[in-house]
Amino acid sequence: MSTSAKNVPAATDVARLAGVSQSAVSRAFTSGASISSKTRSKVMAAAEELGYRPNQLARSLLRGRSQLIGVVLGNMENPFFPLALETLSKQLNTHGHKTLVFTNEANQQADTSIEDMLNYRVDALILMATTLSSSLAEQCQAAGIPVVFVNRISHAMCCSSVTGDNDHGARLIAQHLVDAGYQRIAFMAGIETSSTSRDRELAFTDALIAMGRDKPMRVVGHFNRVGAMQAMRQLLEQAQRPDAVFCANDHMAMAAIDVARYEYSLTPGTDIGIAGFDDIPHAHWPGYDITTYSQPLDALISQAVERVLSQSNQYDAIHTVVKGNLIMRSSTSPTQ
Amino acid sequence: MSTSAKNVPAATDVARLAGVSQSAVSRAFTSGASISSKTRSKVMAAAEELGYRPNQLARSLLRGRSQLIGVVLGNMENPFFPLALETLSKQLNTHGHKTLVFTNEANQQADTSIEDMLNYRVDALILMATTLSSSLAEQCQAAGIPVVFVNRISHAMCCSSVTGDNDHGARLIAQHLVDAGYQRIAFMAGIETSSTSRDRELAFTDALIAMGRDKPMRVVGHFNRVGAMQAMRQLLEQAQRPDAVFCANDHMAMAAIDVARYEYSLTPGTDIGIAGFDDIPHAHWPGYDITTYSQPLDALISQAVERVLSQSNQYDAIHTVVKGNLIMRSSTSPTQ
DNA sequence: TGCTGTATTGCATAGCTATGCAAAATAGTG
DNA sequence: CACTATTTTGCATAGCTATGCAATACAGCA
Repeated sequence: MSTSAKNVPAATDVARLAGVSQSAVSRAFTSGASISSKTRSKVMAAAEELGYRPNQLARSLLRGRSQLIGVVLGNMENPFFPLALETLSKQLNTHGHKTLVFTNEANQQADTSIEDMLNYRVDALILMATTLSSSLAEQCQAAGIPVVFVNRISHAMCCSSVTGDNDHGARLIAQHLVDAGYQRIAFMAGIETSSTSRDRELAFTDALIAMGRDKPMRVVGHFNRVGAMQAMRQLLEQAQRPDAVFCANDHMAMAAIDVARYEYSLTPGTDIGIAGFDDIPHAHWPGYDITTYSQPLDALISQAVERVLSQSNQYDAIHTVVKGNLIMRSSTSPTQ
Repeated sequence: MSTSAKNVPAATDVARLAGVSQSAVSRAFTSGASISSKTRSKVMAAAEELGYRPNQLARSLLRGRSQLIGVVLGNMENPFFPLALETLSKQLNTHGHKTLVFTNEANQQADTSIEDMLNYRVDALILMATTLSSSLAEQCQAAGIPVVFVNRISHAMCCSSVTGDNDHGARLIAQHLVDAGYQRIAFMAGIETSSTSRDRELAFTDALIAMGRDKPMRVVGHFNRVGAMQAMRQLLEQAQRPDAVFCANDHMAMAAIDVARYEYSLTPGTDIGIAGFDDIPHAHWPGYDITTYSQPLDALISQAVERVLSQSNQYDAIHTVVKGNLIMRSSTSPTQ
């Protein structure tokens, strides 16, 4: 009883039923093709009757464009990425593209997964929180497949990227923490090899030094919750405990706040200042209320989509920086 | 300079360079095909040199199997779904399948997005937090495409489903709340049309009544944070304020806790008991620590994957229920 | 060496649709 | 109505790979 149906009708079946040629069927489903409305409706009726739907695989094969966009994501634990995927998928959809998704181990090279995607002849690649070997990057370039990194800058120079304003944001945070009167300021890095974490750290450190402060104490949270909690404990066990921490993203800042509050009975803001980066929705949940620098998701994603879908200048590596805003909240108000 | 490269080599190019036929190239890339190791290595060398990779679109077209699985997700705001996607994508990958993803508006019919996916000849559909018109479900059945709902039961009877044990879980929660001594127990529904919410509500209500309680006060949180916050306020504004709430999932329970604690200065557990469902990682964050009934993600997903990839019995609608556990935490300890 | 049995190989075709080109049909004009 | 300009249609082919089948090469054995 479980015999495979295999009833999937093809264009020729529809053609036969409608009494037209296969070409007519094809044209009926191609907007802008040269076909009379009369035959189109004949075709549509027959198609409806048979349950025909054009085979996108054949179409893609012939056209050389699959309308598929490969997306590689890292850690789904950080809400930033699911939300990014959601808006990305929606935006691609309005442009008539589908999303072929692959979730990678955080910060792993995405090579093997990307090779698979290339086999499907994806029209472009959007990479978040992953790395790409330069050899594969060259292959993409050779094949004419645009690659754009989001929230990450590639080492392979041929790839474009769209990021938030890590430099400016980190400097504003530094300034803000100093203005607020914090004295011993620390930094919690994410994944050390990621440009995201490094850029924020460099700018943050630089700004502090420029204001006459010492180089901040430094700890590594690996962009995940467990790592950030450990890192925070490490900070709070210091003899000279810091009185403020800039975490390289909000997700780690949340973990830091939980450790400070529930393991060390410190009140965020007054006892210890904690800042993040991204402005994910959770950052203004009442239990966290994190000072942060925003990465506007819609803008970030639409830039990436634009870059990927615009045919021109595919081979120029364009690094787009989307500005955000410093958002001051109670996690860094010592006077309150 | 931005002329499209179009250098993508095909099997015939490799064949020419290697001095073999195109069939040989095909066989070299097909595991288990009849080919001598000598020619295979010749082919591989030539392929390497040209940067050839087999065109999965052509392969899929010919084989009638695309190795693509369509996945439709709802609200990415609830961490349950991103995590589910992550494990799903990984599991599919180990089985040699790719994930074609679509994020839908919560609880919308996924018809249009699914039609697009059908055009790509997905081998199967996995639907989370969406609905499917019965006509489209029939089409899928006719085309031999297995459809399985995860965390949701379809109205169209022909589709399989994998869910947590909503009935048992809700009953255990009811029992637990009564045992803990709560008196005025309320229920926060999710999306009213979803089977998930309804099943939990029915069992919960039934269990309470069986224990001689009144039918619980009822409020609707729509499975999202804003909705849940409003619903919680509504509850707490009652003259006869409830002293315990069972929220249809953890995501809403978190919102409920925030409202109780930060807007009404109530201590969860002692002043008001709050329970959830799912046991998402956040449920044991120290700021929440939610009593809940677990939905084991790995088990849930591997059941779904198995159902979808097993060729046999595609047309029997099998409803799999994965058991979880009641997990008691401080959000429902009135004595503490 | 000569035979048979097996492992490899190439040929030709199928799978489904889009599109250039020429033929046919239609519309437009006097 | 005759004739041209335009639209619509069908034919044939291309796009890339997998696979049945027949042909070839190879190995094994006496």
